[in-house]
Amino acid sequence: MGSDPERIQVLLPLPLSGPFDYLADGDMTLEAGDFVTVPLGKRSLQGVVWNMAPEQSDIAADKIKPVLARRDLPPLPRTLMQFIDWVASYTLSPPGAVLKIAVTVPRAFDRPKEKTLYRLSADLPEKLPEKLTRGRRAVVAAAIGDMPMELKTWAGLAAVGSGVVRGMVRAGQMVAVTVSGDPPYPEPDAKHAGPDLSPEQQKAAGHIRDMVQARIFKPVLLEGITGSGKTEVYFEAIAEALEMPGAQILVLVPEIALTAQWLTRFEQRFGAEPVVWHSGLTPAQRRRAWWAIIKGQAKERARVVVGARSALFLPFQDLKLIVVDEEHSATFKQEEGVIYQGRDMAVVRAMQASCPVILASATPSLETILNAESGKYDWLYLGERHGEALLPDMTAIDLRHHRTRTGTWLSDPLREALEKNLAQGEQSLLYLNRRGYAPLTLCRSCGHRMECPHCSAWLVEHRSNGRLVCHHCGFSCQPPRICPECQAEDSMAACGPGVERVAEEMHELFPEARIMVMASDEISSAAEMHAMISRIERHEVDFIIGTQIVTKGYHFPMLTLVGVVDADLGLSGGDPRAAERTWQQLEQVAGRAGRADRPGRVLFQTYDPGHPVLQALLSGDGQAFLLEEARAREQQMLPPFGKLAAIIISGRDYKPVVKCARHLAASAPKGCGIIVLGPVSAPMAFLKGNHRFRLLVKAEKQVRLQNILRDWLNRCPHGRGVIIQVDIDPYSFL
DNA sequence: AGCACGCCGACT
DNA sequence: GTCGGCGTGCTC
Repeated sequence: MGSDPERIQVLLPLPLSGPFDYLADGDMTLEAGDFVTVPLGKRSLQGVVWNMAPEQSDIAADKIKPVLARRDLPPLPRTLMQFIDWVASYTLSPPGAVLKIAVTVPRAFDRPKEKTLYRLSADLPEKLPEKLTRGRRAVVAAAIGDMPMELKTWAGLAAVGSGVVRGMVRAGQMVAVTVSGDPPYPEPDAKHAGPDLSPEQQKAAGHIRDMVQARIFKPVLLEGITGSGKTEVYFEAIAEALEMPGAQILVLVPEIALTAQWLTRFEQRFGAEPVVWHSGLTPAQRRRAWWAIIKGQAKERARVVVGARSALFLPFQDLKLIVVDEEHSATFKQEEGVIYQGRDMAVVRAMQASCPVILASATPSLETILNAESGKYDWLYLGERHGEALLPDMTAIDLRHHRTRTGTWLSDPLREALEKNLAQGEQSLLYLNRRGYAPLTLCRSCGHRMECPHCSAWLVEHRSNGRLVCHHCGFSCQPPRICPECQAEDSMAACGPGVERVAEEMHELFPEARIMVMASDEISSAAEMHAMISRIERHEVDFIIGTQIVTKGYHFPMLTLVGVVDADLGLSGGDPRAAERTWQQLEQVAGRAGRADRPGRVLFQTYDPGHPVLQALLSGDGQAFLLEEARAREQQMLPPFGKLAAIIISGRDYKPVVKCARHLAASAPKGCGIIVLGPVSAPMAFLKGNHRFRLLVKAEKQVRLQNILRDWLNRCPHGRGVIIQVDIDPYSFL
């Protein structure tokens, strides 16, 4: 026993440049993926064996410490290790920082607590019944098959004291069974409730069922107008994968807290809820889910996981299908730490797992449309609204002709439509993607604007809590009575509307109506969201005034009118992606109107009805609009026609940040096919107390952009107090 | 990410 | 004379 210790490499969940070398004792049997405890400085940390036979290492032998112990955990699946390496290399992040996303599962390393359950002894029936006391007979009668149960459960079911059960254990009439404290998740059943699909849906479902069956990597765009039943169609792909023993399915959704309706539909179709994964889980819930997903035995394994983008890093053993729902959603983009686009990484994960990936949306992103058009992705289109519903009738209200009175935001045509809808006993939605009461507080006598001391952003007034709030860093303060600039008294005025202010106007217009504001400020939990949705479904609300949160795929049968308070919001600026995003949002909101058998109406208040986004909405030809956008991007060599990266240089002090940004720009590599633009101040020039500058790097498609950036940034070690971040495929081009 | 080392202000 | 502030730098 005991051969020479060998040198291995361990990746720690820290932003270090790479894995560290350790010595593994010969009789500690280790393999890549194993969890180990290793010393680091004065600490001891959990890491993952990344490489059993490092080809080279320039670390002095006397520095290398031994591995302390191997943890008794299932090894990290190879596919996940490969994915972590890929993401690190693509995003230019330290691999340890990516590993951290995968293993930051508080207490995941603890084995689930063990529980003692009891079942009736196997030879008990022969001793029955006379020999048992009345209490003991009650216990026997309480048995549910031979399912082991907790002591308390037995006592409760039999209506006896727990002493009776204990006595039976002592007498050998019951036996103890030790089980893991985390019960396996109930398994969704592919055949629980058969689908009820239209011919159009059936055709699409058949196609993706075949793809799952074929077990090859293939992205497919599932495009379907609101109400066309995309979810039911991809449920069929999930059903197909569920038929394969132990196969796992990942469904990525934009915001997991808001999908109560989705979970209900899933349960109705498959008879069990999926495993949910998001940042709001308790440590115990995380541990249970993580262990169920990594389980080796196919029978006990978690089968369907629905989660936010970080669910991509869960330790799946046998991924057979990935679904990205609402694939166009901006929330798939992680903007802090390791910066990545969850939708794109899902495609990579699927490629590595050799399984299909379904991208579903009513308003697909331009990138996805182009991939579908070029044949790289399969393209399924659902154009019929399920169940008689008609497409809503869309109209623009030109605010230049229908001016609103000062301090009000709803034009006469919109007011009349709301009034009529209320009189008919139907529900209306007013959409304004602006939280709070007023986006700007201004001094009437000197023009001073209330700005965040840590960010270049206005403070938003929230009347619900009586404060001015920064939506970027969370700073808040009392609204001042005296102007901080000119000391004028009572001169501060609220400018512009947020949802709270529109609600105020609605209360004045319709004092009798039942009005609900839906914004993230009013909703702190999934349960609260659920309660609000139920109130709407039960028709306890006449008017809903909401931000983006209302666009998330809920359907309300009595909702027949949607008023967009400011359709121009987000169109100014000139960021090509802003127009695309606005179109997607408004198209989604418009889809809320007129489901079931009631025709819907959508009214857009705008100062620019000729804008391509408005024209696309009114004509219903989103395709043409997107293709026009694509042409503009092609001309400028922007993604997906070329590659783009942003380098963000930030820091507390302005001077070293600017200096570093200029130095970087000046030392940009030449003649390797990249164009460097900037430095210019970043979209948020001052954020959370940091000054930010940005360089944009453009390259042709075939250029190995990451390699060039890596070499370049390594040549330019950043000065003290300056942080350099790389954003591959930045979301905003400005 | 921690935890050290290290070099300058208010306390016994 | 010490306690302690958090700035920079290393950890296999």
